[in-house]
Amino acid sequence: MASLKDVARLANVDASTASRVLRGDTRQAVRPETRERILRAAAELGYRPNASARSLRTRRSDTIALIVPDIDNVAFHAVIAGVETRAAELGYLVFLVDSRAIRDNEEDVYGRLIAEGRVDGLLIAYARMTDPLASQLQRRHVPVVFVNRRAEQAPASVVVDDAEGSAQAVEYLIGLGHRRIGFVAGAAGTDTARRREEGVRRALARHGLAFESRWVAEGRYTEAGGREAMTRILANGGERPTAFYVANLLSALGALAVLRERGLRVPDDVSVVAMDEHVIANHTQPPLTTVAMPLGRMGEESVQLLHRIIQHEPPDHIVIPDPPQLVIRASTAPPPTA
Amino acid sequence: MASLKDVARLANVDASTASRVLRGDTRQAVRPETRERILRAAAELGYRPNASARSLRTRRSDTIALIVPDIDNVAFHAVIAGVETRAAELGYLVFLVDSRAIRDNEEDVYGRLIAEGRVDGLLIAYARMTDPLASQLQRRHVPVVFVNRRAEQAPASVVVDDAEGSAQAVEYLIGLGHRRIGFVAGAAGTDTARRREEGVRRALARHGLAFESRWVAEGRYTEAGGREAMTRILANGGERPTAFYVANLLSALGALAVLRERGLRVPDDVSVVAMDEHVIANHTQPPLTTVAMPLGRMGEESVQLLHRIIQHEPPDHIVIPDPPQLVIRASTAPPPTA
DNA sequence: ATGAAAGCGCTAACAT
DNA sequence: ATGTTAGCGCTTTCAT
Repeated sequence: MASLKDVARLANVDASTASRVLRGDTRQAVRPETRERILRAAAELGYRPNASARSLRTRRSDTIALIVPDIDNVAFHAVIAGVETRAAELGYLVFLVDSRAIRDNEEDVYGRLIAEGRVDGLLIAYARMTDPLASQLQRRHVPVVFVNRRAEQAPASVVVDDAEGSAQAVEYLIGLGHRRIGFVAGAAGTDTARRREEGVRRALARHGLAFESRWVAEGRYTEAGGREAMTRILANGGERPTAFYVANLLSALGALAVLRERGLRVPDDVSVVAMDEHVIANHTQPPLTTVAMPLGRMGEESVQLLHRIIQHEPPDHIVIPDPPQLVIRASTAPPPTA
Repeated sequence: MASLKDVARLANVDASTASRVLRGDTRQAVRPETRERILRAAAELGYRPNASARSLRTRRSDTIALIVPDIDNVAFHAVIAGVETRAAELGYLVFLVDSRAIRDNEEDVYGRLIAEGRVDGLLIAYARMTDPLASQLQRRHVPVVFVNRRAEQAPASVVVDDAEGSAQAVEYLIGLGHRRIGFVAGAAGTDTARRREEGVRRALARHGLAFESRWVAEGRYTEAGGREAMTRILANGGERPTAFYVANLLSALGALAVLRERGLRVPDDVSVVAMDEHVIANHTQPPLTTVAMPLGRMGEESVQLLHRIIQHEPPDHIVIPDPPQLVIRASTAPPPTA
């Protein structure tokens, strides 16, 4: 594997000159002919700068890490794609870290990535990162952007308008004529869950409807959680909701399954709308009405912001302005005319 | 950020001594008391060795890359999880590279990973990697393991028994009484598609049934491909199959949708079984019978093998012995009694 | 049992 | 316009 020295020797120049040319450093002029010789030599030898050597010297790795809660959560695929795209444009490589892999040794993984100097910054889309860790990162002045999460201690974040998306979903149900609306919420204690609930409350309030706690249960953003939440709500006595907003696609799968098992027909007896759009919503029983959030864009902007922070520009809190899109399928209809 | 020098100074020893102790080098003895001092100093300073410096010196990065075709393909989630698990055990960090991100500049990504010395080896689960690239890797003696793919030029590979899994699926259909069995195949030219087709042929032959090409179409491992394949097969005249084996879960979603649109009831009119198990199979319309392959195990063994190759042990070709498991749901039944 | 010294490949300040 | 030099932080051989 050719080194800079090899290139310099072949081009009959000093290594420092070769370095300048190959990096495209324009602050010092180089004779065009010399330039040519160096470029030719590098091409001939298939030269690539050694990342460790460069990184040791410059203290930059041109690498960032993206910490996601769980690759199984299909909602993150769009985020991942957006991150990869913009990262490639900006010249970063991306470590994709599934937080399942680090549950039991968070410290260790962050240690390896940050303290060992492997990455220039962190994109954290992991809602449950422990607070001690968060503040530790801050103390070390590690460039960090929280993705899809506003945190008090976080210096920088990029989120979509979860409240607005949720409000739209509920407004749609109300528009269909529903008055008793159930809510399968997100994972307690997470920021997205809070904001989605806020949207639900806002939409209900706008139409003079109450937020009934017996029609609300936590779905934890998982399929099993969705099952449990729906089971719990149906077990509560009194009138049952004629429609549900489920704060996450995976949970909606579980919720639909429970409705089916109970013999409740969707959408004839009960309507369901879920947050997060994905192909599989076309194939559920019945096909599921969803809210599509601008997640790809969120991923892109996250990288962009992290890049700026790495360059010592000031941090920021960004809300992606693109409006949520309701994707109407077969799981929603007017309430049964009792 | 504390360096080795800082630790050495605090412990009153030379950096080389500190290095030996902290790496756990046993070839040279160290007085227990000295050892203690060094360990204490390192802990106090929160010392972590700089990865670039170490890597520059040792020419190892303790990092590997996993190239997957497409994160959207849920079948890969289990592979990814297996890889992450074993990699963590062996002390590797993992670059997860989605091949969509590199479609247009394959060379560049591999260049950055390999030629710049960022990774010690490659796990390639990307069926369509171009051959020039494959042989280039070989020429450079890059440690490579092909995952879920046997390739002629590949020096090492780990696969599951795709033929056996496919044969089991078809045997199951035959056992239910089906005689006309359609096949939505994988992506042409990929090794898995070849092996899955082989399994289909084997099972059919075993029962004296013919492999009818008018009942076969390529599903390309995508949802859209599944739709097209099913559409094409149904368009062919003559008797239509009473059951289908679909070589991939995503394609099965598309295939099911087409059947539904044509008014064909599953499983009453047509049975469907798909390769690849995933939660969403519980939620399709109807819930889908699948074949679960030992994909997590395949991921684990791939890392293990790559690790051995990095250590200069001989390469190998491994077939994961765990038998495929049929997961029977509601999409399969005996053929209609015409 | 410990230390001295060299060097991995690169960049950047400085000298010519 | 180009070269000299020093050093990033670590490992490893050799010397004591």
